[in-house]
Order: sequence, then structure tokens, then C-alpha cells
Amino acid sequence: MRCVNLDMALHCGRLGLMNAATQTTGQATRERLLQAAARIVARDGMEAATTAAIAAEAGVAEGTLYRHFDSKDDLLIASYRQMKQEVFIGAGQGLDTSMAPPERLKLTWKAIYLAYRANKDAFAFGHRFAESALAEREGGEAGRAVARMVGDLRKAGIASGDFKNLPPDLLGGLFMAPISYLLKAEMKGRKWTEVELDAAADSVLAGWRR
Amino acid sequence: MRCVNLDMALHCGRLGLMNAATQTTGQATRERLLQAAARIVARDGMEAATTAAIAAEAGVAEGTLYRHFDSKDDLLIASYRQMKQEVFIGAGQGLDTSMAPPERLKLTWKAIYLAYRANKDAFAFGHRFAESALAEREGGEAGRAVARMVGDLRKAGIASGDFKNLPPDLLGGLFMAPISYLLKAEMKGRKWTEVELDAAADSVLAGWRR
DNA sequence: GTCTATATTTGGATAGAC
DNA sequence: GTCTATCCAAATATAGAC
Repeated sequence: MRCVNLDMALHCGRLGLMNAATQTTGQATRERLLQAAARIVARDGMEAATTAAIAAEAGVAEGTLYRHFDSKDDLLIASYRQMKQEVFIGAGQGLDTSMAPPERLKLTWKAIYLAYRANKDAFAFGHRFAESALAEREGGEAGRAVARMVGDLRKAGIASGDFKNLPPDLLGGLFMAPISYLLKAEMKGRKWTEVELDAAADSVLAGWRR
Repeated sequence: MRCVNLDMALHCGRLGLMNAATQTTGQATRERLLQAAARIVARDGMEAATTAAIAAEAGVAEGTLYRHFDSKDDLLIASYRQMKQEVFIGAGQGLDTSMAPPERLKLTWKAIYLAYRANKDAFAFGHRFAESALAEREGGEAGRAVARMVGDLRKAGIASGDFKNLPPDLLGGLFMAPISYLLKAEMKGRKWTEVELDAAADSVLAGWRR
């Protein structure tokens, strides 16, 4: 049972009655705050991510938040960076970079799509955060991993003569944009079949091909 | 000179000193509120669109807002619908539906892109609004015009044998997603050349082609 | 390191004069 | 229809006990 609000906190034994054993949970608390923030934004939007809501969702007191972060905004930014990191570690695993670029593009595209789909909360959070004014304070560091992945792919394909020689950011856009679009549709209830996903990957590939 | 804050309002003669001639500005005030809201969201994000900020930007008192809208949320929704309406009226004008589907796709794609680019505020506002929790209350009515435009195009191209027979929402996504992506990049300072835009339109077309 | 309690500011919305 | 003045609730952040 998770401690998500005051009532449940009673049952979880965390109402000012901590002993020496439970007091060394500093890192764990920080972690719970990061995840709580992401969960709330994903579920109810940036506006809903108040300090009170985040603390309640994490099962800690509001004041505790400020022991781990300087401000609410700092917490949200930290949460965003961590999420991006985790999703792309997952997506990058097991991708063979030695195969032919067209094939590799399709597999990479699907891998990123599936990584996000496996964690829709992460995607919803990321999207909402990115559209908020807070994104400007983040500095864009979080997106660098994606850019590198796509950039490597592009180089290989241009070298092999498979892909158009277009700027990396343009090809990156043509690659990532449909992923976002399809995932947003999924969040609204649309279920894409395997065939449709494959067709989408084919279309992205067709857009890159010479 | 526009009356955007209290100081300027002094010079514009609107501090409780309205006469018979200026009192019949009901519709104009409503209009200014709609535009003020959009401008603030575009510039500083949804979080910045407080009743105080909107009223100040429109050059009216905070209380006046509630003479024209039931709530702040209603005002934002109304503003969003009006913006979508206006942008797509602009984009749809002068498009020849009798030309060959591939050519027509490219021109339509560019027309929508340019319509948004001509009014970046509208695009920024639309995007931020769409990612907010408020979007769920809007009902999706605003997007129907786009769906129809793309749907007609798809039918013509399938009939002529030019396009793949994929679901309308999938093709719609492959069509619209790059537009959003490229515009967001422009808002961050990237300038797309004519050649690059044409290449992007070609890629979208390639994705639709059989 | 966490909690409770509280200070302070800001936000949405209303009342009533003109 | 608009303004001024105000109410009330909610939000961020801090203080101080344990």
C-alpha cells in the first residue's frame, strides 16, 4: 500500500513518529517527490502540480519538499531531466548499429515509440512540461540524447547513399514529430495496430530516403 | 498608442471617466479580452494568463472580464476557438482542389505552414493551450476544420491511386506533426529556408505515396 | 530529515457605485 | 458596461519543534 495522502499516512506510520531506522530515507524521499510530480503532471496537467498536491502524492509534508529542492520549479525541472534520461536508456538498449540504415531507422523509430508507450505517464509529463514556460529554464539539456541518436543514424545513411542530405534538425523533426503525434492520439484512446505502426515507420523512412 | 496597463490607461482616458460616446464598446472590449489572453499565453505561457494580467493587457478592469465571460477558463476556450477559426480561414483561401493530389498535398501543407507562421502568436497560443488540462474541456471542436481539409485530400489521392490507403487520422498525423515541429523550431530561432521547407513538404508527400 | 503551524502573496471571483 | 474595492480560497515558502 502506498502512502499517498494524510489518511493513508496514518496507516503507514509516518506522522511525526519516525525512529532512527526510518530517518535515513533522504534519497528515497527525494525520489518519491520526483516521481510524484511527474505523476501529477501526467494525470492532471502542470497547473495541478502544486506543492500541496506533490507532497500529498509523495506521502510527505509540504515543508519537506524544500529540504530537497530550492523551489517547486527546481523540483519539476529535476523530474523532467530524470524522466528523459530513463526513457532513452530504455530505448537505446539492444539496438544494433551495424545493420543497414533503412532497417536501422525503422527499428530505432519503433524502439523510441515503444519506450514511450511503455511509460505513457513519462510521455504525458514530458509533453506538458515542454509546452510550459518552465521549459525555457531547463536549457534543452534533456533533449541532447535524442539528437545524438538520430544524428548518428543520419550520418550512416548519408554515407551509404540511402538518405537525403538534409540538415540534422530537419530530419530529426520528421523523425520525432510523428512519434509525438501518434502517442498523443493513444492517450486519447486511439489504439494503433502493429500494421499501422509499421506503416508509420515506413512513411518516416520514405521521408528520409533519397 | 495602446492602453496596456494602468499608467497608460491614464493617458487613454479610461479611469472611471467614460462618457456616453465610449460606453457602447461592449463587443470591442470582449474582443480585446480575447486577444489579450492569446497574447499573454503565447508570450509567457498558460500559467501567466491570470485574470489580473489579462485585464491589464486588455486595458480594462479585472471585474469587467466577468461581464463578458463566466470564468477565466471560458475566456481562454473562447479565445482558442476564435484563433483556430481565423487561421484556417486564411489557410484555406485560394487553394485549387482540382489539381493532382500530390501537387495539391504539397501546396496545402505549405499553405497551412505559412498561415501559422504568419501569425506565430496564434500558433504558440494554440500549442500551449492544447497541452494544458483545459484542452479537455474544449471538446476538440476547434480541430475539425483541419481534419476535413486533410480528409478530402486523402480521398482524392486514394481515388487517383497516388496515396496509400491508410486511416485518415494516421495520414493526418504524418501531415500535421512536421508542421508543428518546424514551427516550434522557428519559435526558438531556427530559420527554415525555402529549399528546406520544400524538402519537408516532399518528405511528407513521400510518406503518403503508395 | 521530517513534521506542524503559519506567514505572505497571489489568484479567481463578487458587490456596489457610477 | 465599466470601475473600485474587497472577499475568500489556494499557493509558495518559512520557522521552529522533535
